[in-house]
Amino acid sequence: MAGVAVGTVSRVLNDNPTVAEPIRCKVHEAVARLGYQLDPVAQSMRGNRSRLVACAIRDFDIPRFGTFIREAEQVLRVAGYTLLLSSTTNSPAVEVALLRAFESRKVEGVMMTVSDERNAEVLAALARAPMPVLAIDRDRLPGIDRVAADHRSGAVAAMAHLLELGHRRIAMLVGDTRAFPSRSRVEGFRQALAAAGVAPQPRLLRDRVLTAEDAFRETMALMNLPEPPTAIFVAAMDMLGGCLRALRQLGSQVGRDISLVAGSDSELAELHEPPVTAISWDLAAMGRHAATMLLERMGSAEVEVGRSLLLPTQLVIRRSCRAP
Amino acid sequence: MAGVAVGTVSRVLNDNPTVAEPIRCKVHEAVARLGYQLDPVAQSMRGNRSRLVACAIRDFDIPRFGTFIREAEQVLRVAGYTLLLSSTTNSPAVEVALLRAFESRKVEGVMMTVSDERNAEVLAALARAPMPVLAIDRDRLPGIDRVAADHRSGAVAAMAHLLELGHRRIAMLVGDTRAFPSRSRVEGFRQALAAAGVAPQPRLLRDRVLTAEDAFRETMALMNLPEPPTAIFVAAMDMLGGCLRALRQLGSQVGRDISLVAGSDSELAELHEPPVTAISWDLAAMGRHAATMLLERMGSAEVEVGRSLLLPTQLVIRRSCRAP
DNA sequence: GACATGATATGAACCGGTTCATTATAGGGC
DNA sequence: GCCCTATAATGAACCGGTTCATATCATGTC
Repeated sequence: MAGVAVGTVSRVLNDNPTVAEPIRCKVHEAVARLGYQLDPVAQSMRGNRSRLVACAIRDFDIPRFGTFIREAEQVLRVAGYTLLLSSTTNSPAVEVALLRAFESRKVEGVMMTVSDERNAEVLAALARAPMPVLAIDRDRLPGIDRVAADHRSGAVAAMAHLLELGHRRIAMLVGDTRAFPSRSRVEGFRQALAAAGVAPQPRLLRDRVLTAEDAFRETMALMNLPEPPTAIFVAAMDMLGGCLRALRQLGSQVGRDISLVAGSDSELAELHEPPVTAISWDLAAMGRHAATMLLERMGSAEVEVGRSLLLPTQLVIRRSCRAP
Repeated sequence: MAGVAVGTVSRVLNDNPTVAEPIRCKVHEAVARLGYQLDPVAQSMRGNRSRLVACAIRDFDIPRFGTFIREAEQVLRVAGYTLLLSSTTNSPAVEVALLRAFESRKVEGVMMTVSDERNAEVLAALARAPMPVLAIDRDRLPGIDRVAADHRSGAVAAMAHLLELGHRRIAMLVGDTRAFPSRSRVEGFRQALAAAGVAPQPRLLRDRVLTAEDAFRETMALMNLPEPPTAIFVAAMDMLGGCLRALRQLGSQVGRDISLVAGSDSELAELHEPPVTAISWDLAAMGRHAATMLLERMGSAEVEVGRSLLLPTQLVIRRSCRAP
């Protein structure tokens, strides 16, 4: 329709400078009249521009993680990318398979949460991946950018708060320590105890708390100890519900019989009676930064690899803690 | 490597019956040895099998909607499909654009929530779409399958509960009535009032409550009325938080000064003090059914179009309501 | 006026499969 | 022994772009 070769059209639409203004105009006009648009599938065939970015996380059901995805998707959409979503179900095998699937779909960038940062197969798959990968809330990994929250400082602040109130038997419910968030929370927990000269009691530290049921069971077990804790740091992502359910069933009142700090903030923590002191960070900013950093890495090879952004956490003090 | 033509390899891998057993074996062996796998991009080029299913919803941040996505994704993954996610930001223009983008990516099936079921452009785009579309929690639309919850019956049950306790000034906070959930909740609200012979008061029905801030503001306004309601039906998806925040600020105690029913269940409703009576339905089943129905439609043209699955809702009675 | 130069447009190969018309082969019927 | 048919494998066109070597042409230089 514009009376030019297909290659010329391709160059016009890709803003290739080697095409003169009059022809450029004619092509744009024809494109507008035909409502013509490039086929992304064909584009990813010869060229390698699929305009696809993948995000793989443990489970979409993690509350408030939707905020992360919403913001990341928005940044990506504005940049002309489409988001591919998969859940890893916390399995290294699935993670490796997903990376292969993303590669075969010519995905241009990946953001993900690896379930086990020490797993050799996953690390090998990450090193092999031809597209940049950004780790979400994970430790620094060689050659990989990351965006994470400073859970260690958050845990230190939470523990300092409890220790200052006079607590000495402080229990902790935490998730899988093979991943960064739980690992750094435990670090913060130990660091704060050490700084206060309090000997840590192994039986008060419960890890691998992954579901609400786990949290319920472990809270029950803790409170039935001969010397039950006077405070609980529910550090695992969104396990507050299970813990509160157990305390309610035991007739133990939060803020009077037991002090409580949540490792991540939620509407539940805010609106519970009494409101629960919690560690908070900006998930929306996390999503925006993750998408932005990934796009930057995708856009130019000059950006140095292995960038790390550690978002600050803050302790929101409410009414769930008092002196034992 | 197998000493056959590329076309033959293609036929073997697509289980085309016109290839003899010995050759079939040789090809499979070579495939295994080379770790060869078909390129989905090339497949979607000539053939039309992108193995992509898209899901577009208003906002990923809707709590518990992650459950829907998790289950749907699982069903799709098992069937060999990858999920493409986009948010519509509740804008018809974005919805139309997304349908076009999905088409150009040769997406094989779409599940989505249209923001306005009467919008002519969106309806036209849906009719034009070459791939099957399934509506999530929306009304029956011509030629489109749907999976929805029975919000009308849920609202009737909630209202019957309040009316039976003796409430007559019952307020309702509801979302956008251009979409099925809010519209059917209002229907149920009116139907229950009519059945009880109670005249509806327009000022007690607040629609377009879309954000937590809206819910906060409308609750404030309602309680400052000369004759404030004795009960509130917080029908909008997850606006319970905003409403509770307002009541707390007003010093109005739930279950004593004001009765409350939530239109959708949540951990907040369950663990609030007092726990909030709520309408509940199975979002996990909804996700599974949506994915399954869509796959069935994609798989065979014989499945009749316009199938409708209405999931039951149930009223979970807790301790947020008493006689006025 | 011949020739090198730079700027533009073209044509064709290419990406990795799918699909179909065509050919080669084997088997069966008369 | 010949023809017909069914079956199995092949080769090439095709999908819709991208990319690069090549062709064309106007301009500048000596």
